[in-house]
Amino acid sequence: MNNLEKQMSVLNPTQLQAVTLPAQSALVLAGAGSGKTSVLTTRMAWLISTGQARMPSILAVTFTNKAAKEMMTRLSGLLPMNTRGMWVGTFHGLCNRFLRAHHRESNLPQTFQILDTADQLSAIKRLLKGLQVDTEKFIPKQVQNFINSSKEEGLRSSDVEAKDYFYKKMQEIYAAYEVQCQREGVVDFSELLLRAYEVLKANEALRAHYQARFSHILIDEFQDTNSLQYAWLKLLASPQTVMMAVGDDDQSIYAFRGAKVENMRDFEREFAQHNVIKLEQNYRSYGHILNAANALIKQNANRLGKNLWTDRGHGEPVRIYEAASDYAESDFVIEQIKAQISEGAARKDIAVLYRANAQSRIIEHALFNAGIPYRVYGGLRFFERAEIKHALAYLRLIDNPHDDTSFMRVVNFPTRGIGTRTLEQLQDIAKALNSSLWGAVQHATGAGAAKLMAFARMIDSMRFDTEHLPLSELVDHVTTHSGLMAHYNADKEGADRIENLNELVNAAAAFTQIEGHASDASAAATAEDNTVMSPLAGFLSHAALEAGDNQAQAGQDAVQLMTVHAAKGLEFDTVFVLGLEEGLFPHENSLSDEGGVEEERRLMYVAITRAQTRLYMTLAQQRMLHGKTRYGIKSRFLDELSEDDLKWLTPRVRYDAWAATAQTGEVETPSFGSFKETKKDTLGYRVGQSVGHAKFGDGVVVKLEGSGEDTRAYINFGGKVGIKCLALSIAKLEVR
DNA sequence: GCCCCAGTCCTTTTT
DNA sequence: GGACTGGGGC
Repeated sequence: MNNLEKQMSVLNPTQLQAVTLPAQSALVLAGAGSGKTSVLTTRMAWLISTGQARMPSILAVTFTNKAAKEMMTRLSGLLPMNTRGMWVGTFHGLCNRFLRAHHRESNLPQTFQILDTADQLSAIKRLLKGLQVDTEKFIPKQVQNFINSSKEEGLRSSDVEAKDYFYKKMQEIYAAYEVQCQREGVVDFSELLLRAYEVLKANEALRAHYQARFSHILIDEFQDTNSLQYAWLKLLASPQTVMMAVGDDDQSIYAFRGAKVENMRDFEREFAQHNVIKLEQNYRSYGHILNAANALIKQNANRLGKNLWTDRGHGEPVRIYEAASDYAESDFVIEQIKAQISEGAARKDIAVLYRANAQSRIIEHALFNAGIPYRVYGGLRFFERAEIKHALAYLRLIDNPHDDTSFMRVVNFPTRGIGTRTLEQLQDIAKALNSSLWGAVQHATGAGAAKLMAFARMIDSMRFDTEHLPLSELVDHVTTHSGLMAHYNADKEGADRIENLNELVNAAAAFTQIEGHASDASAAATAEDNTVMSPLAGFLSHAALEAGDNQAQAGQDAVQLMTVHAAKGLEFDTVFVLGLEEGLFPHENSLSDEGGVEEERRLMYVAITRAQTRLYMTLAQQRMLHGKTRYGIKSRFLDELSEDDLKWLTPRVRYDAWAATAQTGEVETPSFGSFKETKKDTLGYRVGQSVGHAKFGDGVVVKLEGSGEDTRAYINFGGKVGIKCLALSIAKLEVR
């Protein structure tokens, strides 16, 4: 038996159905832990080995480089051939490749540079300054959002509706931004997609060519696609193309960045009316965990509908712990982690998940004090570090000197006496000549002109001197001759940065070795794919499109700390989910968004389904947030879990549950010592809780009287107002 | 050009 | 509470 046959023999009937589906488009609803990636990769291998598709005629799209790599790795394990010829990659990676190959049709210089989010923001700031826009009113970040979300809807500045003055101005800025990018030969992330879409749409011959080429298109994590991505996929598909979209609407947690779950419904209608395959058997978690997840997600309306099951048995109940404070919460977690480790659990199999990054600090602190190694995901990634971005800016100027963002970044770094005034003058000249800053240098006059010329000569000579050097030597040459190395050498705290610059040289060497003459994972072997992209251009694309690992000390046996978002797609033996409080999870900012709570619920669903064996969910009655103490109420999501699958480790929450039923007189009131006094239903309010009142301002509940609709609260609003007694069913209080 | 201080913000994030 | 930014002073 070969590897593919082996793999196919372990699939369940539904998985096998998806893998061996005849030439028809299908939507695969793949629940958490249901073997989604296996299905996708086995399908591709099966298509090829049965001769139903040739490698170059398969297109497989993912969202992250990690997923693309994983797919390629698994595929190579299944097929004994070189999988180079396939188009497997991220949306952005594939569009980049497409635009390089068709740069003329795309009206782009072949050496166009890719702006990452930070580059884009600084380009926008520079633009706003030049346009003399009031940045108090038109906040750069907002402008960036506006531009990106417009592009993700497929809208150019001319397509944007200018309802009022504000949008009219936004439209103007967007238009100026388009001109600026075009002049500089730079492209932001959403532009990669939009431009590829537009070129394909406008150019019939090109479209026909690609449609004829791709007989099969497979899309991973389809619930995360935005409108533009789906539109792009549709352009690539001819009526004969076999599409397979794999996704899970219950795990759609990126609506905030433009993802449209609705695409799944549309896809079903447009391509897969008769082929919706549900993968519902979960191979990851025990029964109680899965039941809890199912009970929670059932609260969402508008689901495509799916129920996970397992044959692994119930396992352990989900443990809930209500701590007095955020400190007590982390103490509890540490205690449990210690116990698990002493029972032989590996640290790397334990994950601590939270809604917001700010929550990590306190738990990190506790882990540190306990001497438990841990690893935090998120934060600065390799290619985002300042010194790396500086080095890349020099490299980009070698490739395309009209990239003003890069120019501005390093024209005076390390400092070479080119001050603000000189640069302002240069910007004026550039504006007058409608040229890039680089183009304006030779027209510069005054005190700084000579220094600017020297800078330009330096870039030119770096380009000349490195012309025939291999990539890693080129990078090495630039880090030295730019003065970056010397600069950081002189800095007593520059050692890390020097190390990173050296690491960049290594990364360049590794890039050359792995990629050969081709580029990223989306590389392809046919003639049209062998774009004449220089190794430098390839490396720069790679740096922009794959910012590198954002996890410190990989491979080490350490407890894993990350946001729930970051945990998507991962699994751990033991999972702690922290901060199950209203306002935190669900996050208060999500409550006002349409569909916000449902997305938060899906996020909680993702959190729960990460756990294989043990799941803890914790909350704190009191938590420090934004430098203020907040008194939280337990999250509504806890109430939505099925009680039979839970085990309350703290009396107070169970006590609340009983208090509600105690009113009906069905349950004997248990005694829990000091908790006795607060057993009444007080509409969810508690002594010590922070509230807000429209007239009286911020206050704290100091005493509660009555119960149910008759609950009255004495609230201390401080200052002149003092203590007020308010009927809680009448007073409009804002819970903080 | 650099440093310090005050003011601001604060959900999630990949490309 | 803390990280980051921008402005002002030296």
